[in-house]
Amino acid sequence: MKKRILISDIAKALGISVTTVSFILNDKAKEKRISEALTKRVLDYVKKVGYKPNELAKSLRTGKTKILGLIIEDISNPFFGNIARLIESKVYEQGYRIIYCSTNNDVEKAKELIQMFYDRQVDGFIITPSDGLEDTVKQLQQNNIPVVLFDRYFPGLETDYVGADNFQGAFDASNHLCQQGYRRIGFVSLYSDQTQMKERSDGYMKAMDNNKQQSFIQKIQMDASDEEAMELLREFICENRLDAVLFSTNYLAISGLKASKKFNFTMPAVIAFDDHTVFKLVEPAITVVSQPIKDIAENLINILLLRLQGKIKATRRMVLPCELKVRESTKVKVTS
Amino acid sequence: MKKRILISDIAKALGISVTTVSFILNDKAKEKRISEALTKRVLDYVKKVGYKPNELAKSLRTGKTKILGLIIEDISNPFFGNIARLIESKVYEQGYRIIYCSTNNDVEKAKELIQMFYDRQVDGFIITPSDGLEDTVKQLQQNNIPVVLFDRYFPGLETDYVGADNFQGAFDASNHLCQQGYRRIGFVSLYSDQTQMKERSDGYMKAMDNNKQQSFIQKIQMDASDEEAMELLREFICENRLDAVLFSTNYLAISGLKASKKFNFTMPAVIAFDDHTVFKLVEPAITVVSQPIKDIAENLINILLLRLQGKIKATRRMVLPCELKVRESTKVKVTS
DNA sequence: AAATTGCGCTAAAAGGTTTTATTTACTAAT
DNA sequence: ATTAGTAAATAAAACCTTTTAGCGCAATTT
Repeated sequence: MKKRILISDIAKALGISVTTVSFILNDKAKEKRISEALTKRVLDYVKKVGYKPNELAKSLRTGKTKILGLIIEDISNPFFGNIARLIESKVYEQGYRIIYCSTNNDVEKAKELIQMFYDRQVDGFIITPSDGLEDTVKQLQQNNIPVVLFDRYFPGLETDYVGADNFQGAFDASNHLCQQGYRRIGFVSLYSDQTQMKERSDGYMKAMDNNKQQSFIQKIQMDASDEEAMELLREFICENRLDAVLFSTNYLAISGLKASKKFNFTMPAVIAFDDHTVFKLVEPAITVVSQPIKDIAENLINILLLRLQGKIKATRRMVLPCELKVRESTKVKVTS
Repeated sequence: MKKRILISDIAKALGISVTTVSFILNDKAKEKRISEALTKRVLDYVKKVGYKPNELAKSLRTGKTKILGLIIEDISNPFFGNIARLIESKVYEQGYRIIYCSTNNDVEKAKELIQMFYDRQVDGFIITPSDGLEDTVKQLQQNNIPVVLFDRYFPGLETDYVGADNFQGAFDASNHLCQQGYRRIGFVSLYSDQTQMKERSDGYMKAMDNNKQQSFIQKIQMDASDEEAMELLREFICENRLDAVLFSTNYLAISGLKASKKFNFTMPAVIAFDDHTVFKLVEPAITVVSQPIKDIAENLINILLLRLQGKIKATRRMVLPCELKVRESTKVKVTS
């Protein structure tokens, strides 16, 4: 267990002051008019002995930790998992690290986590806010901590935000179903005030209206068990004799598939929001509204990094287009 | 943006020394013989003003960050994602945070990440080591940093480890296939020296030997694209006219399913290592060797926490039993 | 009476950086 | 000969804790 080498060790070894070494290591040699000769000497020596500054001390002094907090709904959901992975590798290149936690849509947990991260002085946040988190986010902003929301936002709060065009996505999907000739088209959503759900719901309704179709809407409790969800879905689909269903999330669609398997009813045409491996492999493969995951991740961190550098002042709301990936589940045209 | 309150503010407000406050806050009031009256006064005041110590300063002084590094193969794989989620919530209760990164089985990236985390002075590591990471792990140990490996280990290195009984799992699965009457049973694995792969392979071979069956083994490059894997698998399954296949990972099995769909051949009986939502929904549902995810997560952090507290000295290797979850894919008995 | 012990608390050092304010030694200008 | 200016480097403060070593006093022991 060899002792860590310190900046003072370097100064001593080279017979110069700690300040000088610090300036050089922080690329302020020019600005502080350190001679090139000395600069080189220091740099060479530092490389030779493999000195790495103590990040804690650095953070304590500068107030910056170079750590970003990622608060997401559920890391084990591939949609969020993929975004997390992309974000992680992007910020990594910029010298930032992320520290993350899942909220599972529990406000209290989310609040606690944010407080925790704040106490640990993360430099900024990326958050998928659960219902009721508005005040907490506002507080962060008041404390000048950069926050970028994603997947959903608070209509009454000026925040940076990146998300998909949920309305358009749901609208296109619903329209597609109408065009394929389906007539009894259901929509499955959650009891939640989150904006993405509202937008998807609005998109569906608008399409139904435009096509002069009746709407069938079933909402599920966010904390419902898989069993409860399955039972509700069976009833919703069978009792209403639906010939198509738009699910507002991938896991709701998966519950639907499980239900059809368990209760042994044939699934009508299905479209799901957010892709998932399951949907490509199931028979028939399921049409999805796919969010531009890569774009979302990139924009999230671009905005956050600009904020951190103080390069933007106005809030940015980015809405990125979804793509309808048509697969077998909606290809069969129903002739009425 | 109100100023953060410091321990010195508290001391000043109460007219006592910083030291006293610190002792009280760190539960050393008894030990340091601070009077109960004063202790209570301080505690009350601290609660009233909502003081939270600066974790950075604390860490700088104590050398402990209360942060654990989690180095996993791929956060977007549900197997790892689930373990990560469980670990995260477990350590959270103990006042630890985790900071994680995916390696995607890239040794260089893994080394870099570990170095990075080490520089940031994480208190300990949980690592799924990629091939070639042995020396790095050894160095951590030499620097007295607790490390617990999982999913795989290095035979030549004494380390704490938690993993599943891969041999038994593969053996049981293979035996099951034999008992169901299958005669041309293939095994799909990776070109990798990782122990879990070796053990699964050994389990399969042993079962084939015991049942006097021929072995068919196909390995895939770890960095192979989905397309390459699918092509190889088609060939392997079709050319050898296999009537059953044991896949050594969930994503290999998924590639197999994709291949059968793309190239339109009927999949033989299938068993996959590690469960996945896909396997429950596909037709027929796929039998899996399921690892005890919860047990694994719990043991990982138990061991790590004990290490951190210096409560154990001998290395621990925990091998937990797998469970064969029989589903439709292997239920049909083939009469030869 | 002198020495020791126990009590309740604290001053100051330590942890390792960055940054502000200053010094020193020159050269150029008045 | 004095002043002004500049280049190159530095001492010391600051960031906020924890922890070591010790102080002053009263009670107890020798």
